[in-house]
Amino acid sequence: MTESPRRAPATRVGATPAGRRQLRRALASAAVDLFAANGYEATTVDDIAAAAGVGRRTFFRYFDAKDDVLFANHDEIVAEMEEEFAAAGPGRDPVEVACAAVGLVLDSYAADLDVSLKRFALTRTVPSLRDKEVATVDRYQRVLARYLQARYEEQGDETASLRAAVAAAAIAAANNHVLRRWLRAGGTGDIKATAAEAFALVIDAFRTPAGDEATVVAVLTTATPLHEVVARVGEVLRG
Amino acid sequence: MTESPRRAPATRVGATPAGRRQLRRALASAAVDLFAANGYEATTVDDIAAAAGVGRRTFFRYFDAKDDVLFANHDEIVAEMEEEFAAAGPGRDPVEVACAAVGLVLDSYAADLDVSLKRFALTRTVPSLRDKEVATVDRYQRVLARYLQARYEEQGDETASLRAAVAAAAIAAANNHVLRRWLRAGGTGDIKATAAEAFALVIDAFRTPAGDEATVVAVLTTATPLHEVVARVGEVLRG
DNA sequence: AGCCTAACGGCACTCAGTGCCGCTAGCAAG
DNA sequence: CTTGCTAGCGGCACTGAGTGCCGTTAGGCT
Repeated sequence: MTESPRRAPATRVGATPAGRRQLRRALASAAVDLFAANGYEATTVDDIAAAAGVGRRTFFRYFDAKDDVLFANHDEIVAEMEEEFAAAGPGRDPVEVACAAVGLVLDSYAADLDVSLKRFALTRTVPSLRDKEVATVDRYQRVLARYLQARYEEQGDETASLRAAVAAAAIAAANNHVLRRWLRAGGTGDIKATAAEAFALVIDAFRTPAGDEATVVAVLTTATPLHEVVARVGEVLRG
Repeated sequence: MTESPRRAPATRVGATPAGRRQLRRALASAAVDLFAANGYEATTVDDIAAAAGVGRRTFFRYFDAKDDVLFANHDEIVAEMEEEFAAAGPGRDPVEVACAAVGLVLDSYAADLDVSLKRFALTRTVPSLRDKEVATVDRYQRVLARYLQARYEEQGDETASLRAAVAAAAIAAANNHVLRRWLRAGGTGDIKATAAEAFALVIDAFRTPAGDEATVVAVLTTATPLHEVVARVGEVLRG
């Protein structure tokens, strides 16, 4: 958003991969500025391309659709998440790992606050962009679910697929909740801290017994006498 | 899908509300058949309108967009869900009520299996339709979240908004998981039963203390000595 | 210096979606 | 039966997204 949006590259840029990324960013940056200034529908692809100094046809060689330009860095984030999963050892709680991975989304939003705020304003206003964002979120929710399912299956969980889908949805929802709250406040405050609190709620809800340091979730009512509680808990902890 | 898709209403139908609904259904039915037969992109709005015996312009008076025609009954389902919420007494567990409400989606899918299977094949194949479906799901996920938030706030929950969003996402995910599994199997088997199992997982994870018969969820590890467990549990049950 | 690949721009086309308007079916009143 | 009004409908024309095609040329490689 700081680089000049007018007549940037008169020459051929996309020959090298670095140049391609540069033009991608220039197009995305120009698009966000134009959307914020004139509105999404009022901005044509021609406008965006002209602002970046390229032809309309070139825009569609960098983005499949007009609305894709708003979520340009999404693919990179997903790639980072996959790396996070690959790097995570088998010792950690799967849900915890997934929370850490989805935290990368928060990082990328925080890394470019100006764009994030403009995009947020747009997704709140334009229905089609809201839908697009939901679809985008769904994509990394799927990535989370795939990872979790694999881990649950390792643990011999019968309902691995279901648990994974539900946990992934919960994590994504917690992440989005924190993110929206933070954006509504203009990007002030410590996201990572509030995110950790939100994730704690999810982790508690979906904690799974792992390895030798077993964990047990006991659901009790006042009807249960205390001595029976002790018996039950002891049973589970030893069995 | 049983009514003839050719030259149906030569006269003016939409004068009465009943007639409007009839034409809506005729358009939706014709669209699904054409999509299934020739593919989504290959089918133009002109084709759909012609099959229903109306003009292209009329189609857009009944549906805002081409892809809306695939999710024609969505608004009705949401309305039914709201009724379910209004009818539910304050005694029941909010998550349980939400699960029951989202079960209406399953009912509507089961009510028209033929259309559901065709739509499922389309949403699996065509990316834009998958996104549209995700956006549709997100809409009633929001309805669930609003209900849950209100209930949690009644209970004086500090984190009502977060808990509601997370629980709603979990419920929607469980519902979708069951639904997809069922559709993949061609619509055979008892959805409601498997859904009940899936919902049980979510309900257990998000159970909240309600009224005089309090419930406590204790998360313990083997590191905790049993006498301390007893003390802690007793504390919570009495406090 | 010269080739050769591929990025680019431009043109033309399809189709989704929208505003506008003229038509008429159907209803209501005389 | 006739007249007038309303609103659903069809058609036309227009914008803009997205795509296939092709000529051009920049820029890397030998």
